[in-house]
Amino acid sequence: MLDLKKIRENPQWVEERLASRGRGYDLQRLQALEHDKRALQSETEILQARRNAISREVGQLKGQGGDASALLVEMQGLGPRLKELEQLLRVKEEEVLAALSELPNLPDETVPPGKDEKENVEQRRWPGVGDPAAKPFTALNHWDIGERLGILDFNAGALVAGARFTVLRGLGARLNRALIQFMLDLHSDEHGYTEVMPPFLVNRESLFGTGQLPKFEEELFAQRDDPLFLIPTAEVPVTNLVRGEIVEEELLPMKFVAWTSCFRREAGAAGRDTRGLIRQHQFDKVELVWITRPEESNAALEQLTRDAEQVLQRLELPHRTVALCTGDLGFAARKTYDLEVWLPGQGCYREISSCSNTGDFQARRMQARVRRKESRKVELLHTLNGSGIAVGRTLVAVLENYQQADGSVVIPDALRPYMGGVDIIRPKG
RNA sequence: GGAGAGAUGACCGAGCGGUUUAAGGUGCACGCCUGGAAAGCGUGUGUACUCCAAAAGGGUACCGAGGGUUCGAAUCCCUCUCUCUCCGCCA
Repeated sequence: MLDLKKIRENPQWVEERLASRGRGYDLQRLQALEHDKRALQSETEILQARRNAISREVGQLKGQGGDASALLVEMQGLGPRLKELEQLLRVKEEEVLAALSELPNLPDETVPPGKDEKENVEQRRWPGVGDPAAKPFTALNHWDIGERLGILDFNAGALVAGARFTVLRGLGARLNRALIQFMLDLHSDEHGYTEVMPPFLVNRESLFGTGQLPKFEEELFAQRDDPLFLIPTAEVPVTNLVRGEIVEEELLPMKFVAWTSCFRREAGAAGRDTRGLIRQHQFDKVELVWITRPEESNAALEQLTRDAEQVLQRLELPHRTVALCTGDLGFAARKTYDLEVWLPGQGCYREISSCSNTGDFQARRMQARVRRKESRKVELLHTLNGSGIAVGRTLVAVLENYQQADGSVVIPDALRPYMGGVDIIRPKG
């Protein structure tokens, strides 16, 4: 959520920053609503002040056995009007909040301008320049590899749930679990994150806090009997750990790592990535969340991104890091780096992690603040999140990058401690 | 799921219709005292919005959330949420 004061003081600047996202946002209506709201507020408060004064006097008079009838008459004239104003003010406040909640975050000054993903700017590549060399055989897609090995069963997923669900079998399930454990251990043991195991179902308040509601409800799986939603990412429950809190400055930064399954309806993605594990309704993800002081969030984004890259480097998976351009930024993000992993079967890079600094955008929605050590003043803190990394897509990357000419898949060294002695997955028979 | 108890400021805790502009205590900050410290004494101590060009200084709201009764609600009524205890069920 944006700062209303900033919008009031410098609407043109805010409008320009928003416009850089590629579509215009009209602040006129919001400003008119807010203007009306403040007028109503002034009027209401004057009457409330009078009401309070009268009540006080009535109390005193009655205490002394005096006659308060004149005051009661005045109150009768004032009461209905005040009730009406309070109601109008409440409605107007809700309208202002609703309009404000629809606006996305302002892109950071350092975000490259551009209208879509084609204008994202590559930051670096690993292990070096250029695309990885082609394999000396025809590289298969992961779904072919997985089905031949008997570890990915798309038909079974469709049978028990539906399209975009998959059953992992045998060493496929084991490999998925190995990836989760490897990532959690790396971030908690070596990168200083605190592991968190949050609920997979969250309430509306949490989804509002991180920005999924009210705008993106159609992307969420709702429950029929309870006002709860399956999480689309661990960012929601983990970031909301500080919702409504005033955190002492010395407790920051907080760094959390969480494995969760994630659930997305993919409502707008019909026809895209219909085969394979790339786009599923349910997938596992290890998420990194930072809660920081305002002045350290920019540096935190760089570190968080490096922490995520480290996963790919330990797995020796070729990848690159791109800075999203203004037109490709997500709703809550002020700045985002995407990690893209090389997929030999498709001959291209695919997103496997997205690391964002949301600045105070989510903090304002959550009312999450920091109390400064010196001044004792409170101000909004900053929140960041990033995949560290998407497990399903990492499984895809391992299968495609570690496939051999005979159809087998070698287990990356970093995962072997988690694979119970298995170092290669071979086709059956 | 059933029955009961509860939710008050950073924390503990009183208040149960108008001297509450939320008692008292703890903590914290500052000052006095001291060679220094403790103790003692004194002063201060939330958040949001808003008025004022700003500061100073006002106003309003907030006692789990939302409604209601009343001239007036932390206090009475209704609904909901959460916590605790007991019972039932259950991985």
